[in-house]
Amino acid sequence: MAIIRVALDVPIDSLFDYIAPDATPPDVGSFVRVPFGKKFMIGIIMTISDDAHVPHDKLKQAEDILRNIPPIPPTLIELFEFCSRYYHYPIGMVIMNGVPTRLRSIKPLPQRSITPFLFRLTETGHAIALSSIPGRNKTKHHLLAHLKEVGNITSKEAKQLSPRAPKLLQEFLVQGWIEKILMEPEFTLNAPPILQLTTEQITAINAIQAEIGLFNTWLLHGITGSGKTEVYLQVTSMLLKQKRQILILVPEINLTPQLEAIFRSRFPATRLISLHSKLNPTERINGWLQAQRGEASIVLGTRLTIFTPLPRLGLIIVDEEHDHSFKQQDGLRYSARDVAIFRAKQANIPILLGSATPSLESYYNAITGRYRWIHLRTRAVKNATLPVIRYVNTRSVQLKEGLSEPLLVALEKTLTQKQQSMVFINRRGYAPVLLCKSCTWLATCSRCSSRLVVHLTQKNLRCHYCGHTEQLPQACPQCGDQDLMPFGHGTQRIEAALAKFFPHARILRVDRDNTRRKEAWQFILSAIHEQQVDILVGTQLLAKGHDFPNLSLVGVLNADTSLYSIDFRAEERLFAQLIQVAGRAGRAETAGEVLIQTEFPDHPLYNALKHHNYDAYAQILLKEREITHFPPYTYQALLNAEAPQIATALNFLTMAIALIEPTEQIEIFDPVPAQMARLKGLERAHLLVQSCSRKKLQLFLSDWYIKLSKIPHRKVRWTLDVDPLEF
DNA sequence: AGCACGCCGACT
DNA sequence: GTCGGCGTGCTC
Repeated sequence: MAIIRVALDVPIDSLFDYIAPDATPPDVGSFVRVPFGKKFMIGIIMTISDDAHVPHDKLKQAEDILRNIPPIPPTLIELFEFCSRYYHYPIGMVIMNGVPTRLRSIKPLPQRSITPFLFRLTETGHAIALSSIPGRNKTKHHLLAHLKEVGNITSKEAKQLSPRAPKLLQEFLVQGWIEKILMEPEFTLNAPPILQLTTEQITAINAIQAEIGLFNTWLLHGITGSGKTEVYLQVTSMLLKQKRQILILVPEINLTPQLEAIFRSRFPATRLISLHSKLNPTERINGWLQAQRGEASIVLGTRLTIFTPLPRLGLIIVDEEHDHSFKQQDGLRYSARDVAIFRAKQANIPILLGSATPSLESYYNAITGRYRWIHLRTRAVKNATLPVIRYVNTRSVQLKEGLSEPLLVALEKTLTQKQQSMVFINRRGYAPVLLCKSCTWLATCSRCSSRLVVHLTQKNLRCHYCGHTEQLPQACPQCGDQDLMPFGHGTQRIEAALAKFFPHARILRVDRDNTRRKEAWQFILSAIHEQQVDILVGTQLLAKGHDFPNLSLVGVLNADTSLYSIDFRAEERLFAQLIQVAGRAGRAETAGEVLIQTEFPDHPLYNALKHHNYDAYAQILLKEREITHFPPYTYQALLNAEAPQIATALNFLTMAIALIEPTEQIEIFDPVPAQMARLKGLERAHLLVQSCSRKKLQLFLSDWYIKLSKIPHRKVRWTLDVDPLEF
């Protein structure tokens, strides 16, 4: 009797055995409906065998193997297994995390594919006499007549002919009268490149082309405007010609429409689908199925897209590879970029990691030869020069509402020249602190160890960590004094200040608070492009990847906060961010200027930034990391614990340490409260483990994970975070 | 994760 | 006496 082992979406790192009399080897990877406890669940068949791992009296019978859903291909199962092993997360939860939600529910699938097919009459079909179809069967008669006349019919045409026609086509297909052809793009129709390629781009493309069928991680390290996208397009074109699929990962949803538009216009005849969190379940499942059946040739999306089944996968592109959004911060804490590298290796195909500011991990791999390094140092846009970067020392200059005189002068000048400016401040809201002048009370969140941010647009106080909102108090809740003062600056306050200084300027604020709605971002972008805006005020949303052709001045406020941070990656992040922001200025013919307000104009970071020298600063940071034994010189894992009481969490971590036998090359740090010690009403602490050997660390974690699973939880929720980015 | 079983306090 | 609190343990 056949026993199937099923992966289920439960936090238990094991598979569950069921009796399935009708299961056969091709059912591996299939979705299956099984009884579990009191209810039914959808799972994935991992293996089929003759014997169970549990006593037979425990076995239940699987209810239904869902053969109408295509099974998950073996290579994708392998990818899931790798994630489960590497991130120490239950296999069932890994799989269910990676599969569209609709497939997890019991609801039936949308039956008809929305992608067009061509049905062509076969020899067998030709041989069928039209007179053999009874005249009363009108549609069938019509359909065959059409096929005999034209030779083929598209699924769309058939549907127009009669609503019954698609079903008849299936019938014809079974009888071998017709064959189903995917309407493959005519590759020759693709528009030729518009730009003249730079020598660097040509060298890059040739290098990749020479090894197009092999696994290689290419770090495409190109300054803003150097034409990385053109390299993506050229390599994509090569693989499309080989009828391979291309997977493109972007860090966040706002960047999908832009890249999507570029790829669509370059490959107008190629089917491209875009997968991101704003799709509804039906749209997502349709996209997933098109990718799965090999109908979509280009699949573009955010991190979850890395788990899309792609039978003809030939290339992976990870754009802005340094971006932290590729790392999931809850549940399965995977890095889509790292999983992508595994997937490329597994499929023996090239992967392109593109960035103007590579992560130090990738940069290190490039300079040590593990990755192939392609450096694009010149701008592809004709005459475009890099912006001039100037610093305003805020220790020696008086600020007016957070803005310095030189910045105000520059803004004025840009306004009169009818050019656009951007003021970048990475802090939303009006003011980050609300404080009482007479008793030192300040507004804090009741559930988090954070300060509440003043939002004047909605007249409330908000916690940016848990979302808690409360009314803006009229008086100090502690002493009753009415003199409450907003302290510090956020986007809203800067917006207000600019409106005061430049009453005739058209000012637009861009932050998460006003880009929530689906269409908001498109609206803002078109407003900017149509020059309906003079001054943009915004957070890092503005820094990422967008092209603002008329922007010539960028002002940066409050950048210093990350300079002397406890997070060892904060500087790297700030540097990347500033390079990105600076890259916004003067992309077209106008030379740009960047003005940065800082207390530390002599900091090495600012020095390197001034000369647009990523490499120099990366070398400095790498040296520091080497001395302090931090990544990329070591590999880390973080054991997080959260509990109602901090002592409970710390206790758990102490117990976790007690489980460890002294292991060579594994360094265990002391348990410490997290940066945000209290979050959403829970106290959090963590424990860092690191090793100079990834393999040793993995072996250790596997063993530790099993032991951790066995100790009683007692109000503690814990998670392992492999290669953590945030602490 | 759900869900049931189970053993202790304050209630119609 | 019971209703319900959430601690513990199991799910093929």
